[in-house]
Amino acid sequence: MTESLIASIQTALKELYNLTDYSVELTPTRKGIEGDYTFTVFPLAKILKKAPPRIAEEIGEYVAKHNADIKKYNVAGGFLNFLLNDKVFARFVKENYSNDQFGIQTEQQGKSVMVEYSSPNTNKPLHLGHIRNNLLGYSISEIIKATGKPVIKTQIINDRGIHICKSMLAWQKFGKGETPESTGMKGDHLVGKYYVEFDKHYRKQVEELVKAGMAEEQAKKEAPILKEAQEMLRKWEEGDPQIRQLWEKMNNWVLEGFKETYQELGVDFDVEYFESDTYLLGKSIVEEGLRKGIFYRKEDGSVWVDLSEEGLDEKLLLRADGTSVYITQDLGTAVKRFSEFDIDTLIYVVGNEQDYHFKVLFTILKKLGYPWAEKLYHLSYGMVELPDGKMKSREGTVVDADDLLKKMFQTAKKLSEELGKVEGFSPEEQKRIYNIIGKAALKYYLLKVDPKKEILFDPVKSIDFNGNTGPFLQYAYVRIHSLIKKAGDYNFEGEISQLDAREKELINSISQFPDIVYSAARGLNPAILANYIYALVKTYNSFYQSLSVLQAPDEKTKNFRLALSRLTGQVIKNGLNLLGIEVPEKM
RNA sequence: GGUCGCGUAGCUCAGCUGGAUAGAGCAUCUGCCUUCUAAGCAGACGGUCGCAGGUUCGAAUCCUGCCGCGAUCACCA
Repeated sequence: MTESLIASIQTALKELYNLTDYSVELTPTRKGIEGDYTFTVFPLAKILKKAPPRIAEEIGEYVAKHNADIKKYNVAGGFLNFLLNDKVFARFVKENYSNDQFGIQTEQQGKSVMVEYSSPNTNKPLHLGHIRNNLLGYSISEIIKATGKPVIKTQIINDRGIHICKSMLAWQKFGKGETPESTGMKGDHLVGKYYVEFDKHYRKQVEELVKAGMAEEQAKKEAPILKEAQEMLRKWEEGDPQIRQLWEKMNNWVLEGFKETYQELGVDFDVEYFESDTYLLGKSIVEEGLRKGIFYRKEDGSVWVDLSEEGLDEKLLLRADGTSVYITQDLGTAVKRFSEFDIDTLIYVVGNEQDYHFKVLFTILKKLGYPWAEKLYHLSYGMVELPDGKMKSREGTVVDADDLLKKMFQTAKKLSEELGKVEGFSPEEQKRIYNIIGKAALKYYLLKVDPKKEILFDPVKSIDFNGNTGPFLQYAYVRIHSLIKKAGDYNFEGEISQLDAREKELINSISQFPDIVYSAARGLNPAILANYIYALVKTYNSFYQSLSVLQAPDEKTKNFRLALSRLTGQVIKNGLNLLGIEVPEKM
């Protein structure tokens, strides 16, 4: 909506001062001052060596004279405030209100952006931390798509390693042949149960060894059950058929469980990688680095890279026995992805505990000379913590993803019933609505916070449904939907007698939506979008409360308000969809 | 100890690449449903933007130092 104003100011700068390359930025005019947009001229004072009010006056006069959109202007110090003609607002509404895709690029072109998220271990069910990861990953993917770039969503499933063997071993020893079918448990939960079981036995054994006089340090290494797990891992790597079979069976249980949870969460993936397929991949990269002299071999045969010039440490890349470590695998996977897909950038959605790891990874890839190494990003997010500290799956202090989703559904149900919102709806309809609302509460709760920040989650207090929440936003949409339905046919031709300040404020807010999507994408930050939608809804509610739509003073105003409402609803819906949040038609 | 991140109202958080008088929600209190869905609206209360300097016409925002909290510095992933 501001393009024409910006262009006029630019022309003014050129005509009046012969200034060409000045980037003009507008801010919304401060409340209580007459105007819609403000141009700040302080920076020009230095360039032009003139007093700010003088400059503001000159530009204001020029723009007002040449741009028919400007109703008036005023100068306050170095601030030049423009008041737009009402018809500019009306025109904006007219041009956009019937566009269902307002603010969204529906067609993608160019090279893809790959987003890696979730990447769970297959030894326990998903928890609240994974939910944050999943929502961030899914949401940022959708946001990037909305800016017109194709996105490939991916995950790497950590399906091998000692932690996997632990649950396998415990199941083998204590499981008595239990299966998801025989117990009615979700596969990931069943396997998780044995992961915890392993730890119980392990700790008991350590304790016993310590009692028998062994140093704790040593006991932790010598516990028989751990030795057994290590032996199992060795056999796995050898390809022992029995172990492999058990591994496949249990992994499939877990993966089935994950599938359900992902579906519940509404997230998906285009390509999946398994660590068991990729864990050896990095070795040739390491060879290459050795040849180029970027890496070096120690006497024991292990391979290292020295990153002290980059302000980092020395880092091991390959063990003395030739086996690969975590980062080896990541090196290989990155190279593989760039060779398999025509991707421009790769974004890793991983917790901030791995900040250092990714810094090292990116630095190594740059040193190796991969041109795309400059285009790797780590969307680092803070941990979800409980009032008494971190979640520990082994200690049973995790907030389980499936449990939490069920709980959200129950809360939505309870509240809806209390408020009498769902009377007369069919049971299926009711269920659908509880589902949509409960998930919105959870998703918005996690996404409205800046990803960098830690989230404190108190399981005792339930997630709110009032105030700055997902259901609040949905509610605004539902009321709009209901209005439109009641109104029936209407048509807005762009004519309107006079606008209320609240209407103008609303239109201003709506017009920012496309830019907001871009800045959320640029900043890899869905919270920008979430907070924007909230602000928009606040503005709309205020409008809705004080100005009647269906009882508007005249037909033109009514049609205008309907169009404006519809456009607002569209922004709410499109915006929430980018956060992975659905909107119901009624609630 | 080194590195990175965070510190804004009692609590949970906004405040975009510096702009005019720092904003929401929750909690507490006051009003508003015979008019479009009250999961709402209007208002009151609540702040030394961790502290100290610096840059600037202008700093919550940028820079430096300090304090506090967290993460990380594994032949774990």
